[in-house]
Amino acid sequence: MVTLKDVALLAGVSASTVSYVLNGKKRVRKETYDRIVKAAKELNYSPNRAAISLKTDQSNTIGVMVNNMQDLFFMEIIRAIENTAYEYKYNVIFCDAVNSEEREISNIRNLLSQRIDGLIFAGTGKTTSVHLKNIGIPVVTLDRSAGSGDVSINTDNVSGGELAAGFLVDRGKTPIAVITYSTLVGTFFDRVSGYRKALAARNLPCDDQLVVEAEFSTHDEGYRAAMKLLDKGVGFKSIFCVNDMLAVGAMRALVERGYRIPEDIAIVGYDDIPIAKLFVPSLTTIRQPQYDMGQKAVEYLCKMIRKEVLSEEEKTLIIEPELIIRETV
Amino acid sequence: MVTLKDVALLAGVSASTVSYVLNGKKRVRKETYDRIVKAAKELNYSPNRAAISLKTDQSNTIGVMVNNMQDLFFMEIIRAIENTAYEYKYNVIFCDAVNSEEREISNIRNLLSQRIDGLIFAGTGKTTSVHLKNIGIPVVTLDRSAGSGDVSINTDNVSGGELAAGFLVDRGKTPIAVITYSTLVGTFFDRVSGYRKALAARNLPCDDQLVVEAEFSTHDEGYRAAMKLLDKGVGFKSIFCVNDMLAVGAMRALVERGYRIPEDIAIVGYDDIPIAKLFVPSLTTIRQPQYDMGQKAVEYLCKMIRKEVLSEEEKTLIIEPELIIRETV
DNA sequence: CTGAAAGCGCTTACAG
DNA sequence: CTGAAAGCGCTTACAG
Repeated sequence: MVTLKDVALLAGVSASTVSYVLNGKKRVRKETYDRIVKAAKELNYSPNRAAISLKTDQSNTIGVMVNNMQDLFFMEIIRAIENTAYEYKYNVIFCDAVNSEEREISNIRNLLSQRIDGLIFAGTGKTTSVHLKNIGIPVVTLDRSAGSGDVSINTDNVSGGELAAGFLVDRGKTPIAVITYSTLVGTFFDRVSGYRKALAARNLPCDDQLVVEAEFSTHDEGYRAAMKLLDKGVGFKSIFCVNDMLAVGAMRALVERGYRIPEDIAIVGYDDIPIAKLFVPSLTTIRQPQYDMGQKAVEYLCKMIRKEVLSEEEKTLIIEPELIIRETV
Repeated sequence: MVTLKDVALLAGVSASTVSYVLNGKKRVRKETYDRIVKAAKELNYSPNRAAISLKTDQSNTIGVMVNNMQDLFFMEIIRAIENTAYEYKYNVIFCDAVNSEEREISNIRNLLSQRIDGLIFAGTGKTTSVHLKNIGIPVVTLDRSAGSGDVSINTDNVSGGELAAGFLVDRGKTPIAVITYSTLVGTFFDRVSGYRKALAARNLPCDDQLVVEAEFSTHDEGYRAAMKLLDKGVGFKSIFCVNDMLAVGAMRALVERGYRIPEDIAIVGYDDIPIAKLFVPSLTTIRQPQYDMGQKAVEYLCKMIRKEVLSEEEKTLIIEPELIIRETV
C-alpha cells in the first residue's frame, strides 16, 4: 500500500508537509502544493484510516444497533442513516440484535472495540440500557425510551395508541383486538396503554382476552398471532397492531381465513412502513416518519460528537404521530 | 481509554505478555495468566482495533456495496451478510450506491481507505467493474456479472427469464409485457434475453412496444412503468417484471386501474423477496435464494481473505432459478 | 516462561 | 514555508 512517505519521496518533501497539504492544514508554496497533489494522484494514495484513527483517537465511524433487520421499519431507518452519514462523511457499522440481548451486548462490546465515535440505539430495549450507561461515547436512542441523560427520538406512543383505538371506536369497529410485541419494551407498552386509555375515555370495557403478544416483530409472527386470536373464538371487529410488520402478517391470515378487510375485520397498524400503501387493501396506520427520524439521529449524534450543545427540545424529541387513513378501516 | 499498558501495570507484567495471553499465542504460568485476565476484566479492557489493524494490516472488516437499499432483495442480502459476518467475527460496512456510479466510486474509495479485507459487490453494475480491477483485495460479486478473475454468485438469469415467460405462455397469458430495469446491467439484460428466447422457441412474436424500462428498481417505478404500459393502449394479458419490487408496484397500478389479477392481467416477478408471499394475491415469481446467496458471499470472501483456494464451481457459482407458483398467474 | 524493542502509518507541537 | 521527532496502542521476532 502507498503511504504518506511514498508520496513525500516522490514529491521531494517531508511526510509532514504532505500531511499538512492533503489535510489543508497549512499553506505551502504553490509549487510545492502542486508537486504533492500530483504525486498523491500519481500513486493513487489513499490514507490509512487505522493510522489516523489511532493517532487522532477518532474513528469517523458511528455504530447503529437495531433490534431486527427483518422489520421494514428498521430497514427504512437504516437506509436513512446510511444516506445521512454519507453526507456527513461518517462510516457506519450496523448491528442486528436479532431480538437477543446477549447478541446485543456482544455487539456493543465489539463496537466499542472499534472505537466508534457515537452510537444510534434502536435495539431490544429491554434491559440493555444498563450496558449503555457510562459507555463513554454519545448515544442517541431511537424509538426506544432512553436512560436518563441520553438523547432520544420518539413519537408519542401513548397518543399514537389512543389515536388508533379512538379511530376504530369512532368507526364502530368494536370490540378491538390488539396484537402487540413485547410490552417489556416501553415503546409497545405505551402504545397499548394508549389503546386502553382511549377505551376508558369512552367507557368501553377492555378485554384482556383480546390482547395477544407476538414473540418477534415479523410478519410471520403477526400471521400466527392473528390465527391465535381467530382460534380463540372471541368476537372482535378490528385489530390494532402495534407495528406494521405484525399488521401485514395479520392481514394475510384474515384473508386466508376468508374474512374481508375492512368489512368483516378492520386493521390499524403503526409505523407506516414503505410498503404499507402498496398492499391491497392499503394499510391504515399511525405514521412514524422513519426517514426523518434516522436523519435526525445522525444529525444529533454528529452534534454531540462535535461537542455542540443540543436544545432541550432536541434532547428528548417527541414527534406527534399521525393517523394515515387508507383502506383497511 | 484503557490500554494494554494499563493492564500490564496492574498485573505487574510487560505489555507483550498481556498481548500474548489475551490472544492466546503463548503459554504462560497459570498464576501469571490469572493475574492478567483478572486485571483485564477489572479494567474492562477493550483492545483498540485501530492499533491492531495498523500493526497487522488487517481490518477484520468487509465492505458491502449494494445498488439500492430500498429494494427488498438487497435488504435481505444485507441481513444475510450481517448475520453471517457476525458468526465469522467480521465487521461489515454497508454502502448504498443509490443507483449512482459516482456515489459508488466515491464509496469504494472510502472503503479502500478503511483497508477493508474484502468486498462484496452488488452495486450499479454498469461500468464500475473497471474500478474494481486491481483493487488489491478479494472481491465477490453478487447478482452481477463479474470481471474476469473475480468470484461471482448469480442465478442463471437467462433461464430465469425463460422460465417466467414460458410459464406465462403455457398458461395462455400472451401477449406478455415486460417491465425491466436498465438492460445496461447484464443481470437484467439476461432476464429479458431469456424472455425473448422463450417466445422465439414457441414461434411467438416479440413486440418491443411491450417492453418498458424503469429508471430505478423501486415500487414507485414499477407503478409508473405499469401505468405507462397501460396508457400505450396495447393489449397484453400478463407482465413479466424483472424483479419483485417492480412487480409489487405494478400490481398496485393494475388494481387502481380496475384490473383483476390474475384474471385480466397476470404477473410474474423475479427474486421472491420476503414479502412476495404476503401480498394479496401473492406473487408468482422466480426465486433467487437471497439469504443463501448472502451467506455464501461471506463464506467465499472469508476463504479468499484466508488465501484458501476456491473450487472452479465456487468461483462462478450459478444457481438454478426456481419458479414459485402463487396467485398472480 | 517473560520482556525490551522496533515498527505499523499517520498527526502535530515545536523549532528553524 | 518546511522538516525532524515523538507518540497513538498494538504485535511479534528476538533474546535471555
